[in-house]
Amino acid sequence: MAIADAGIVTLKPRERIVDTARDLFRKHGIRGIGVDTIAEAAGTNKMTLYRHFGSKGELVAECLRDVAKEADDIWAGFERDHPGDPLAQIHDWIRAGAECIGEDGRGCDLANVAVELAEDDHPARRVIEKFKTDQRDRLEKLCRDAGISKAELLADTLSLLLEGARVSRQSVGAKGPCARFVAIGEAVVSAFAGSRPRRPATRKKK
Amino acid sequence: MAIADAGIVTLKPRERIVDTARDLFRKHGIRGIGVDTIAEAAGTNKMTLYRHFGSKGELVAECLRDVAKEADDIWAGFERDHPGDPLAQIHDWIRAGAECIGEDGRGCDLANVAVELAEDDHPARRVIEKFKTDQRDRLEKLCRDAGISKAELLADTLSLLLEGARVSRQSVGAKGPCARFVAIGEAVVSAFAGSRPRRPATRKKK
DNA sequence: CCGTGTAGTTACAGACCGGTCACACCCGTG
DNA sequence: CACGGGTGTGACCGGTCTGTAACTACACGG
Repeated sequence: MAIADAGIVTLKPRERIVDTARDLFRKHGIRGIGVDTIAEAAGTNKMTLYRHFGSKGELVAECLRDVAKEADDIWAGFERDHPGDPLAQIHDWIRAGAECIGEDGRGCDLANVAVELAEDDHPARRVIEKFKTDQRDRLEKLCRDAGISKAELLADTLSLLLEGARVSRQSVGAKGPCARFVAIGEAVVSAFAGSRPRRPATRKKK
Repeated sequence: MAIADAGIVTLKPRERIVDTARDLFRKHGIRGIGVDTIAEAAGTNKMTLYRHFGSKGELVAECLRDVAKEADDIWAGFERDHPGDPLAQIHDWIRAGAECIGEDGRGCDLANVAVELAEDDHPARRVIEKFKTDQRDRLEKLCRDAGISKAELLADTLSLLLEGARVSRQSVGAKGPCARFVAIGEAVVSAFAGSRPRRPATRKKK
């Protein structure tokens, strides 16, 4: 875990494998790429890959955990940029979602794997379910902290909108309905929060 | 192999193949099932399959066209049940969407294939894009006919919500955000239509 | 020096894949 | 009866897949 040399230039095989696998899984899907290709692209070999991850499924799960960790960083950014202003953080969330949509053609790695892998005993499923539930719950907490009465409903609405936008992007492209994600999100939020007194920059007083 | 499961032996091989393929593709994904298994499950063989469909990709495309045809029937039902009442048809659409979500764990076949097949030259992609665009446009027309001013925005919103609900169902199950699809959809529609006089079809000249 | 752990290499197993081939068959029609 | 189109059969091709085994190379700390 704690590597003695903080500035290691050459990553260890394990990290190289996860990085490479994330990239290739994202591009080709789980079933669209083989472990041998991944290992080779990571500058190592299949044997080392299997020594670190017992199976391809475990590697997939590890990759998704890695993705989830990055999402945590994004959420930390919301809190850092607008501490104590949940409404502003919600708007940040919308903007961040739009950025994710615009990134590349592929949608959410977690959701993609959930769609691709029909088996319900896959090691990745636990990761996916936990991640998606966490995301929604964080959103709900944000809504409640913003003083929105129907916090759960708004959290569900925004969750579905983002999920839908990211998959719609893959079906009909960036010019489809996903292009209006920000406008829709903002409209929904203001519809829910509109009845409430709007305090943009001031600290929330309970 | 007992083919005569439900007396479908009367159907010609082509229809049996499409029916079976739709079922198995839906259950296991495109890459999760082989043409040989499909042919056998359809009570025929691989050679006959390839005589009707030049490739696995073409079979996938044909299956999706079949799905799209069924969707047409559902839309015809909206018009039949509430002729000249676009707002009621929108509510039908919401209810039909909820039924689709509740059907089984798997979401929209079209969207699933779009997610699973990263290649952009797959024969199914044309079908998917056309279908999804058509669905959205029909929805927009319904909204416009209902006298809703921001028809495109509502159509996009409802499209994203359904798409999101069906993929969310696959990630976190039926008790997740998708459970509130109807409530959310109704709320959104009434928010858009509420400001307008809700007199259907009297103004519209077609 | 030795012992140990990690990484690389080669080869292989066993299964499955999409797709093609030659050939036999059945059955309705002329 | 002959014919021809649609169908069934099994073998086969070349390739890819996950996962394992045996062995080697090397760095490290004692």
